[in-house]
Amino acid sequence: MKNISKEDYLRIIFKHKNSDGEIKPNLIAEKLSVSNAAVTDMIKKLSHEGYTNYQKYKGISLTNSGETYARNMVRRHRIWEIFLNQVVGIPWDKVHDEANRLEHSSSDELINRLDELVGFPRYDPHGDPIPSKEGKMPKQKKYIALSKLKEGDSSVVVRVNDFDEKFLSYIAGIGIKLNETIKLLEKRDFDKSMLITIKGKQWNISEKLAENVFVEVKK
Amino acid sequence: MKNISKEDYLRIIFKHKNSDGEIKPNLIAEKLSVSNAAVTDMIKKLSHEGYTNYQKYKGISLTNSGETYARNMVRRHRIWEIFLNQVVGIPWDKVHDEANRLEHSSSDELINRLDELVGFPRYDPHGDPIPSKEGKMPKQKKYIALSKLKEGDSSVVVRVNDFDEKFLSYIAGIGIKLNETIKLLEKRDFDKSMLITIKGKQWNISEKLAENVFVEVKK
DNA sequence: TAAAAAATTTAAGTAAGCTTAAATTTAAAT
DNA sequence: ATTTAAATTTAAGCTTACTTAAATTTTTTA
Repeated sequence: MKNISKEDYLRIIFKHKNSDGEIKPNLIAEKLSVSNAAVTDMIKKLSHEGYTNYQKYKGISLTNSGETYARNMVRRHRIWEIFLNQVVGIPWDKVHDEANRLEHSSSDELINRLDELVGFPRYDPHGDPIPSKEGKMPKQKKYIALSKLKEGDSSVVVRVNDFDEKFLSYIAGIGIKLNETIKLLEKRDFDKSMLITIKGKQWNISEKLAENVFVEVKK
Repeated sequence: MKNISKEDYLRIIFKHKNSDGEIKPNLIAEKLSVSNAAVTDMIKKLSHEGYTNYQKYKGISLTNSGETYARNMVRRHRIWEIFLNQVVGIPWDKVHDEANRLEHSSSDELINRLDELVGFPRYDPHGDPIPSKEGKMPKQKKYIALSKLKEGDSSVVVRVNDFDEKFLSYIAGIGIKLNETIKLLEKRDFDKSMLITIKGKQWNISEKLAENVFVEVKK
């Protein structure tokens, strides 16, 4: 049996809420791999404890207190990621799962110390912003999905989605990483697959892949 | 509500079993701060899963499989301690509780990598031996409790008990640490308290304290 | 806009890891 | 060798975080 904790729910809500600050139970269930019923249950508890706003059949949102807690979980997660990558030397595509466990098992003092050790970075190894100790979010650079590039465009990788380690391993394998240059050679209309160049090598990538890599277009 | 896990039980059994490899439920309950009933319950489960040997009202012991698992938990715990101390810079008297949580949340690969980073040390910051990846236990140096010293003896600290952070903070405060020299000036018969010298300073310590610090007598 | 599909909630039930209280067994003390 | 005390086990019950199945509500589609 799984044992996803309240902290996981809060972090996932924070990460996937829409521009109105709301999220549907369905999405939480999917992200945490639990049933919808489990989500309903947990959201009731979180609301009771003042971390979420909830009305039956309506969207879920974080209260101020929930937002603060969740942001801190995001901080813990991303600081572990960058620490594991930079100090411990774990490849950037392998840090997510480890961080997922460690984030629940460390004191704020430890997190702050790790933050200091890596020099208070503003982004984690996937390009996601790291909230400061005071809860301030660094501005995310402007980016578009790789799938939105036009033929002939050159771009620089700014962020990648970290939802799946298999995906990360694959893109790491073809040389995609932060700050790497990607050029779009061809795009096929029938399946939206693309031919790209990375470090002089050409690769065919699917639309799905391209939707999860984010770039800044070079002028 | 607490949630001590099977891994905690195994580590505690390993650490506190007597020379016959046995431990009483009572001691486990005390070390984990749970009721005796909880221990009975858990030992039944562990025995069912093949980690412990158990017969009602008799001592508890680890099976081979339990021993291996437990030794690995000890390894995880002690490697986290030494890593937190040496790389992260947390004082040696403050690493125990943090390690207590982290030990359950890290993969063996991570632990092995941390081990490598700190140079495969053989002892943790309290002087306890760290099992190798292959499960080999470094020999513990010969030592006696500080309380067993004779007046006039000079000694070097080899190990301290890490059962209580308050205790560790206190002894750290008076300058006790691994490899530090301690000289016994006086011992009072009526309460077994002692007057000692550390780095030229004199301190009065209780018998209880002296029983939890272990030293090698200097010739 | 009515029917079908999807999402959400409720209900009932499970497993883990505890608790206290009572019953039983073992160990200690007279 | 009894009696008393301590340790251990059993019993009953609690909370957390799940599950599946059924009921309800919302959304989509024809």
